Parts: sequence; structure tokens; C-alpha cells
Amino acid sequence: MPHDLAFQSSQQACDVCPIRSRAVCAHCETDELADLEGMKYYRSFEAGQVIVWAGDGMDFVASVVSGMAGLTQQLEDGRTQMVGLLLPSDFLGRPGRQIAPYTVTATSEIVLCCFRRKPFEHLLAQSPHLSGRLLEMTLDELDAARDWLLLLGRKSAREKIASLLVILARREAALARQRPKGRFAVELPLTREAMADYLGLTLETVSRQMNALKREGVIELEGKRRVVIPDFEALVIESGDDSDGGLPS
Amino acid sequence: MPHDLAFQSSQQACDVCPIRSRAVCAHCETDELADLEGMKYYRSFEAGQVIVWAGDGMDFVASVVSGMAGLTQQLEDGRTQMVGLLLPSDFLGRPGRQIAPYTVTATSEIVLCCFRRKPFEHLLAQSPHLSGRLLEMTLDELDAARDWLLLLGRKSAREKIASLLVILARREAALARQRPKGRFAVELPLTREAMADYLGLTLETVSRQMNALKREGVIELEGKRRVVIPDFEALVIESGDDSDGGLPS
DNA sequence: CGGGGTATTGACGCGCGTCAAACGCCGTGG
DNA sequence: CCACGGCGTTTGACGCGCGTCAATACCCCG
Repeated sequence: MPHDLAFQSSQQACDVCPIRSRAVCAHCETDELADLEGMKYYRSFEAGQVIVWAGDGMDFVASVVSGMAGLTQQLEDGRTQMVGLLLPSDFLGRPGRQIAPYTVTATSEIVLCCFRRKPFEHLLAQSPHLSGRLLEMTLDELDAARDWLLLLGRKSAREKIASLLVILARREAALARQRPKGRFAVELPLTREAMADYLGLTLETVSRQMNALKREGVIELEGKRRVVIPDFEALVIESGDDSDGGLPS
Repeated sequence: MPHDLAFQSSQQACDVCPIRSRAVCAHCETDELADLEGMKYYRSFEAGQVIVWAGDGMDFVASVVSGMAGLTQQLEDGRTQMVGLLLPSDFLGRPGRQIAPYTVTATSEIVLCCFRRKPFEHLLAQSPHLSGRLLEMTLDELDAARDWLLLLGRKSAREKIASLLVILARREAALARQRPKGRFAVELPLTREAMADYLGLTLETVSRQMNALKREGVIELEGKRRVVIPDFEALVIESGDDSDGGLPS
């Protein structure tokens, strides 16, 4: 059990924020940003730390600034399913709800930009820029969750692994406003167990399939947590759907 | 292949609408309702008809008034996964997006209250009552999708079947502002194949597990499309999670 | 060098998918 | 009235993919 002390990071101005253009605040004007500045504070967590326990009260919502976290559900007998990945610019928490429905765990070191709940909800009710962006992001998350349903319901273990790598590569590329292509490297800030929980597999199966993909030259491993994809299009084919990821241009 | 002509139903006033209190329009005031009245029209579909094809343009969004529809995704080799069920009061379509990402199929006869896209989006931008309710509903759908991830990733075939029946029973009871308890009957407007697509199973497995639950007295079948649950709590136990469904009171 | 957490690898079995046949229900037409 | 065909469903036989259990390897840190 890791110690669960989070420490305060130093405050940072919104106009130099790396996720400014994609986060919940993306559409806000200067006066709204000023409001947000007044209710925000940073928090950091180490890999493995629990950020929120399912069932606990939450007095904040937050944007992920850097790092990665997972939302997790459990059955009483302990079976675990990760139901969402939080990557930089993703939003954590639900306005209007105090009790967290899922446990949130940092899978890598992570920095959150937290907003005190009450003032945030107040601003949300005032600002169409804020609420509109939140709606947009929520609809995107819903689409992502539905893509995940297809993966969990119908894909083989190998296709699941390939799909996860494709998604991480797309998200990483999107931060640089690009699309992955040809040779591409991805950080994989997840243990085999976390991958298994996300993919609805066991960690043994994850390990076997990763090594199978490696043997066949579809991926290369640099250490355990970094993957080089020599031919991105080949990986997409392994993932089962060769849709283009839905992005225009 | 069923013929795909939808017919216009006669207009109906909002103040006698059966889903008035739960649909997107739930929080609207009389003047906003008047606006909505001006942009709305009813459409009906028979069981099996396709309402929207994935990839096609949609010039409307809609509320389900009665009946049931399924959102469906496919891999190129034909594997199919249902990624959402639309029940009365649920919302269909995404404001700001013209192209449908999923195929929508009526699983029973269904009546939609459609709104022309452009005027609806215009009103959405003006009315916090409308956009707030849509956000709320989208967040609820996201929660439902995440519960479904747990089901698809970690539950056994038997638990999946039981979970589906539990959900349908809860939704049916919720329309009457109740909670299912003790002896309870559910309509099951789905073929075995549609159930399989929703649960990530084959239709043979669905059939076998349904009959297993029947043999053991957990459910009773009245015809193929109506299920009597003699003891709702027992069914919940079979479903794997005995959470109370999250509703207060 | 030892210890704990993470990952790999192997042997084995079971749940569910696959393939195939038969059944029940219903509408149609002889 | 019954024969016929179509569709959804049931049931059976069989096999494979992935889960389970267990041993071993790896790696970082003291």
C-alpha cells in the first residue's frame, strides 16, 4: 500500500498551461479564466496512489495536466474492470454529484488542476463557454466508452492489445496535433495488470500477447514501459478495425 | 429486409407527453416548450427497421417516446456489438455532429419525437434549461456505458443475462417512479440475437443461459418475450453486483 | 547478497464459441 | 384442412482461446 499523501504543487498561470487548448476551460474568455484562477489549485500524485475512492465524497473536480490515471470498478468478489483512462486535458469528476462512483488511481505520476466544487458549479451555470465545452467533452468520452464496448465484447486478446496501443499512440500524437504514421514510439505507463484490467483480460494473457506481437515484429519493446511501433498501419490492422480514428484532415 | 418507410404520426402537445418529466425538455419553461413545439415532428418505426445508418447524415435529433431501439457498432468482418439501448425518454443524436457514428435499429415498434437539427442547436445555445438537462443525461449515459464495460469485461454469461434483466426491470419500474421488488414482470422486446449482441455473447449461449435460469426457477418465461421474475433480489444476486442501482429514497 | 514487486513462461482445464440439426410458431396457399 | 416455408429458438457435440495455478526470471533498491 503506497502512502497516500498528495502534495501541493506551485500555482501556474492559465496562459502558459500546456492543456489550455483542449481542457474544459478551452473556450473560456479572459474574465472567466480569471474566475477559474481564483478557485484552482494543483495536486500531484505518484504512480499507484489512489486519487479518489469509490463512494467517497469529492469536494473538487479537475483537469489532468500531465500523467495518467484510471477509473476502476469492482465486483464484490474482487474482479476489476478499468472503465476509463484519464490522459492530459481529460476531466475528472461530475458537476452536481458529490459522491465518486469509481475509484481513481494514478497509473503514472500525475498532476491535476483542481477546482473547488462549489465555485466551479456556480461558474458552470453562468458560462456557456464552460458548460458547452464540458458537454462536448462528455459526448466524446461517451463515444470512447462505446468504442471500448466493442473492444470488450467482441475482440480477441491480440486485437485488444493492438487496439490499446493504437489508442495511446493516437492520443499521444493528438497532443502534438499530428496523427501517428509509419514508425512511432509510445509510452506505456501501465503495469501488465492495469492493462489487463482495462482490456478485460488476465495479466498472463496480456504478457503472452505482447510477446507474441513482439516475436512477429509488430512491436518492439524498449524496457517494459516503452513500445516502438515500426509500422503503425500494420498495428491498426492487427487491432481489427481499420477505421481512420474519426479525425478529419 | 423490412421495408423502410416511416410514417408520420399525428402531432401531440408537450403538456400531455408521457416522457415530459424525464426527456431533454424536462427542465424547459413554457416559452421554450413553445419553441420546441415548432421544430418537432413524430416518426414511428416497426421492429427491425433501421432508423439511421452509421455514416449517414442526420438532420434531426430525437427523444424516444415509446418502444425501444439499439445502437450498434460493427467490425469489418461482421462481428457486431450493441453499444446502447434507447428506452423511453432517452435522447438520440449528438448536437453539433451531422454524421451518425452508430447504426440505430428499432428492436420493437418505436415512436420518436424528432427535432430539426438546426433550430434545436440554436435553442440549445440559448437555453441553459435545455443544455443543462442534456449534459445531465449525457453524464448518466456515460455512467451506464461504464457499468456496461464492467459487464462485458468481467462477467460470466449467466451474470450478463441476469444483469440485462435487472436493468430492464429497473428502467421499467423507473417509468412508474418505483423500484422493482419481489415478484416482477418485464417485457423483453429483443430477439436472442439482439440480446447476444448487447451482451457480447452468441445467441446459442444466450438461449442456454436463459433456459438454465428458467430450470432453476430464477425466472419464468411467458412466451419468448416476457419474463416473470419471482424474486427480484435473487436475480440481482445472480447478476454479480448487489449494489442497489444507485437510486436514493 | 537478499527481498519484494513485476513480468514471463508452462501445463492444464473450463466456459463459451462454432457448427449442425431439429423444433415450434405462424402466415400463406393449395 | 393440412402441407409448406421462413424465422427465431432450442439442443447437442466438439474444440479452442483464454483463465487458472504454479514455477521461474527479472529488476530496482537497500
